[in-house]
Amino acid sequence: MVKPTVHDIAREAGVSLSTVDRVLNGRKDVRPKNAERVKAAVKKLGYVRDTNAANLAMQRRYRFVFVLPDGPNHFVETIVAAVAEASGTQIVDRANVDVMLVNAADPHAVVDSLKTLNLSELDGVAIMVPETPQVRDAIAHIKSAGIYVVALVSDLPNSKCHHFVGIDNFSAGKTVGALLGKFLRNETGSILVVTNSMVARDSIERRYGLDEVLSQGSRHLKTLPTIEFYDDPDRIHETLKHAVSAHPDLKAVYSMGSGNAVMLDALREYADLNELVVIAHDLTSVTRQALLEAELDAVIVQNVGHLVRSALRVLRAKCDGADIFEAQEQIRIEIIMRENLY
Amino acid sequence: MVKPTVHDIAREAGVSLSTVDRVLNGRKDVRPKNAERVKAAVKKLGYVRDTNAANLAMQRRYRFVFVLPDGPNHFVETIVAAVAEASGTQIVDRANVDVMLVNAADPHAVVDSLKTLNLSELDGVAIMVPETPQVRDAIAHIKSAGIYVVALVSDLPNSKCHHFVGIDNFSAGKTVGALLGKFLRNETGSILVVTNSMVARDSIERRYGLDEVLSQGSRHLKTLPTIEFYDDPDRIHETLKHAVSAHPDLKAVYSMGSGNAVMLDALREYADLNELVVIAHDLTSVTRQALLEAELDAVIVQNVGHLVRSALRVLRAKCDGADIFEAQEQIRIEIIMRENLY
DNA sequence: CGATAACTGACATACGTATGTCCAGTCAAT
DNA sequence: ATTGACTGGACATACGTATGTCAGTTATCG
Repeated sequence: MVKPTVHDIAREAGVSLSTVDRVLNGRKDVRPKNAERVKAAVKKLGYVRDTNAANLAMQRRYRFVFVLPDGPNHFVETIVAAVAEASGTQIVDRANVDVMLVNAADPHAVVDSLKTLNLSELDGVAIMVPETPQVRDAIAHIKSAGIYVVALVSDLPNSKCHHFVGIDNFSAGKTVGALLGKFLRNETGSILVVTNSMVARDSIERRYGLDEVLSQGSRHLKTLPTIEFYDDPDRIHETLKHAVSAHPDLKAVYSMGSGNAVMLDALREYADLNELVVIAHDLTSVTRQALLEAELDAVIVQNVGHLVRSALRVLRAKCDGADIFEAQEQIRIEIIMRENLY
Repeated sequence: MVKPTVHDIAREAGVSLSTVDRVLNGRKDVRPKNAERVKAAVKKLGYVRDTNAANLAMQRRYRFVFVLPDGPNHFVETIVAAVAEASGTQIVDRANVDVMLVNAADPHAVVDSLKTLNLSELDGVAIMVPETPQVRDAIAHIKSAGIYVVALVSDLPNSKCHHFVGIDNFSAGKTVGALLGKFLRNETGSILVVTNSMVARDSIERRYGLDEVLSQGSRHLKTLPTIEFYDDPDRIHETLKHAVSAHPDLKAVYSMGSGNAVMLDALREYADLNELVVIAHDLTSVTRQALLEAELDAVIVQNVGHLVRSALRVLRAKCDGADIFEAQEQIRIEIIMRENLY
């Protein structure tokens, strides 16, 4: 009934504690026959290492770093805040968690920053940058030092990270498509799709998802080509002004990325936000306010607290060689309106 | 930099380890003056007890019980499954978690069941039953035995539980109202509201929320009086048949409670599910299937895995005298459509 | 066969906390 | 001055694991 200990294993296997320890911790100087007996005993008794006791004995500390894009990004700010909030709670028990901001727009700058990580004093990294060949190589280097790497928010499929923590952006796009289809169920018109840049995987995937749903179920709605902002306020104003006047049948705007503050400014100026259906991503001070003002109809959210805690739990599990409780680590695509805002 | 231990406290306070222990664990035989010095040292050094080490020393086991309504309820089944799934993970580390099913419809049966709990071998209870005076008294009795009690899914405001784990049902109702308003933004008609019973707090609160939003923002939509099913299939069929024919302008159905399987059967028979907007609560095999078939437009979900883990974490924190990480324990009102189904 | 290498076990110490025993000191009341 | 109640300290043991030392036992090879 009670959990077996190493002592039980030793007794069951008919060997000494030392031998059990040698097997369990992959040390040498143990005969294959005895190793087998220990493994069999472990399996038979269902032994699982008491990580707490082990950590206590080793005075273990986990050292994790979040690598996040620098710059005026409200979403990243919320992540940083979530990391800070998680610190001092049970989550970061026995862990030092740092945040490193990198210039994500410049692959070389990213790599240079990653090189400053002291790999000998690190257990895990949660990384949120666009994947480039340089970044991929840098990650391979980090991994080769025995450090666990999880991709955060946008996946790094070619970097073979140990885990991805974030939402499925294709499904997120589909969700927006479905929402727009239902919000505009009997209406005809066009939908403006904007983002900062289509080089980020998230935006590409979201756009695919959107089109897939709308092209199937909502033929009466026409999605316009994606407009890219490149973080340029003037450009935002200019392109939106043009788009609004060029499409008098405009019914909705879908903002796939950041830059919502300026975008909303422009829309207030050139269109009627009460008539337009507007959907954006990520809960920030800007989108929160816009929801309350009913300027945004819905926001697609990945809970940043969950994101951060999940990354930390996953890194920890990897370090402990434990397995991951998938159901808990699944980041959900939340639809937030004014009424279920939190 | 490193966490202070009891030894540091003893040194700082100029007393022995024994005295520190006496103060920390509220034992007697310690002069107020010394107690003060210890407390001051604790505060000065920022000492926090290492729960893991303490649990190890005490060979502590937490014993928790989930008290859930019996009967053919798909939602409860998902909770039971979530409890089972959480078992064997880090969450239930050092904890025994049991499930007790009670006949929630009968307050006396509930109380009788609660009386069978062995209070001397219990640390915490998560309870999901309607609040009645009898239940309230039974909970008071449990609490007086030093056992922590959290309300699950529906709050027990008069029982003064140590915590409530669940969504704000008033906001959930408002969310549905907002969704219906947006789904039917330019349409006029009536909305059918159904539930199993309006004695459950959840349904009452959801209905209030719904009406508040619709009466303010969507005057063109008329909400009909709530129909109660009382778990009676025949009644469901009969009342729905009548409602559909009596309201040719019926545009939407909002199912606030359980019994969705039979309800959908009836609607298939008497109405056109493709034309009707239908929103229900809770992700079960039934609602999941109906979402995939596009018979349901949206489901309002409280993630049961989160619910269960949250209850366990909260109970544990209470037992440890630790404080609760509110951001993590906030159960979100999720809007699930076919596209963001998980 | 003997030397050497590979293996094994007994034992000790440590991590931070809980808890018990035992002894010594303090202080007021007798 | 003695008693006894109260207070405090020193010390030991334990929880489950990690890790080191050291002596002793096998196996292997020339």
